[in-house]
Amino acid sequence: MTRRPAHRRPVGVDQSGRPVRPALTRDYIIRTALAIVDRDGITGLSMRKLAAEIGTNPMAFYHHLPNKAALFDGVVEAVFAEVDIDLDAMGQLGWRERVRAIAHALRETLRRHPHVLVIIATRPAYTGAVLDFGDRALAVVCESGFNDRDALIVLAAVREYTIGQLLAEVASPIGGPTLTANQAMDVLTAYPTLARATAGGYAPDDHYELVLESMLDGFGRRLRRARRHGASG
Amino acid sequence: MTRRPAHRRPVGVDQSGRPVRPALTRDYIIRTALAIVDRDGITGLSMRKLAAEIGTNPMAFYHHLPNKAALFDGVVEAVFAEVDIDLDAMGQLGWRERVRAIAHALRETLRRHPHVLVIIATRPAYTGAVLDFGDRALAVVCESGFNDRDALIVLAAVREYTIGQLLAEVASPIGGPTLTANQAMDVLTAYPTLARATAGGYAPDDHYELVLESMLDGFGRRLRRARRHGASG
DNA sequence: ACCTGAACACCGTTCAAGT
DNA sequence: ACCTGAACACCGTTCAAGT
Repeated sequence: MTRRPAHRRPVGVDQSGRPVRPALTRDYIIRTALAIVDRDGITGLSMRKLAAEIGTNPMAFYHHLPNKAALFDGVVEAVFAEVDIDLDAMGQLGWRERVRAIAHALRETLRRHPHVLVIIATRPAYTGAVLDFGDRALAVVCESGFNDRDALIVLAAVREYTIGQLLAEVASPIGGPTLTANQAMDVLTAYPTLARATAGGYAPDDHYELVLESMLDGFGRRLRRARRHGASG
Repeated sequence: MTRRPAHRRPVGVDQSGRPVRPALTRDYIIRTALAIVDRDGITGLSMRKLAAEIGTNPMAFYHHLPNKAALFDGVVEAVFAEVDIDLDAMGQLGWRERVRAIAHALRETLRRHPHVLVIIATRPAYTGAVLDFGDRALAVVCESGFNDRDALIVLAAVREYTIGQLLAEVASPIGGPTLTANQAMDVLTAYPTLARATAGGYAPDDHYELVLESMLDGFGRRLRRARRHGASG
């Protein structure tokens, strides 16, 4: 036990007392907050724990962010900044491939941050990276022959379904968990139809693909019908 | 100032000391909790505020519920108990009408409890009313010619999209709001495509109908194709 | 301009004590 | 069996004071 207890030397200072962490900036605060949420869930993020992790005083944050809500907005923005829509690769693709690529890019990013999902699902977050994503996705789909209104509806539907599906698949429950998965299985035996339907197991990725393709089928049919009647284009 | 200050006479007792509120039961606690969430949002619900509202000690709840997570589960259950699937009216309907009726029943109920949405979206809540809804919905769809697996996928998709859509439409942001709607409009001017597409206004009910019908189109097509090849039925 | 410590008004929950 | 009060270990944020 030659190692000193952690609280004897703050995280941000090395053995000779020199600061060892980046300057306290909005960006650094938010990146650390996202790391904490990814690791410990949403209840693991408090101004005080964040300060302990960084090695500073909780009050120092209020010179870079107005309040905790702004911290949440920053975390949402950091996640959306990771969504990778390759604009160059879109050149040869039709609307359907474009929407599919956007849907998958979004889902893969959100899937990497399951604990952030709740925040994303409920916070409008009109911040740079989020609007950037919306604007670029919209431009990409419009270029393939959709009008603004139809493109917005299709993209909103895809985003809403993707978030709803991921929430059901991987979200951490607000207010903490109750039943374990095993207990849930026991309860299921009282519901014959439900038990029978879920007996075959659960393949969320396959389900997502099937539903996404069905939605695209449906939109395509509607689009063709509208074009035949000259209402859209 | 003849009126006594409120704290001198507990809420649950009248002037002559007779109890004036229902007995403290799990059911009464949960109904009151739902009313508070509907009125004040999720942050308005604390064990202490709930106790003040009912006129009892916060600790009294722990004889009826293990913890706050169980209170949340109860609230979710209370909302699902309101979903009205009229089994008798289903007799004459095909699968498409049945799924549509279930979707609308679910959406109308959830829409009445916008602040509960986040909890519903993230808590599995394997409790009576929730599983009852799932089991009945599944039975209703299976009766119209779907196999278990397909019915489950279609209903899960409808539930997930419905929740995702409502979250975007009416949810209260986790962590508190930041921008007002007006500030958001100002920000939008920096994003030309997005600004153009959203200029026509936002009609969530119409969008929902359009997307739901498109999904049903897509599922129907897939179902017919599968039947033609004899894989489903 | 940036950081700090003390303080305020909250939380959920445990525990020992009451009836 | 059911309820209570005090206490513990937390919260976000304000405010006056420091550099």
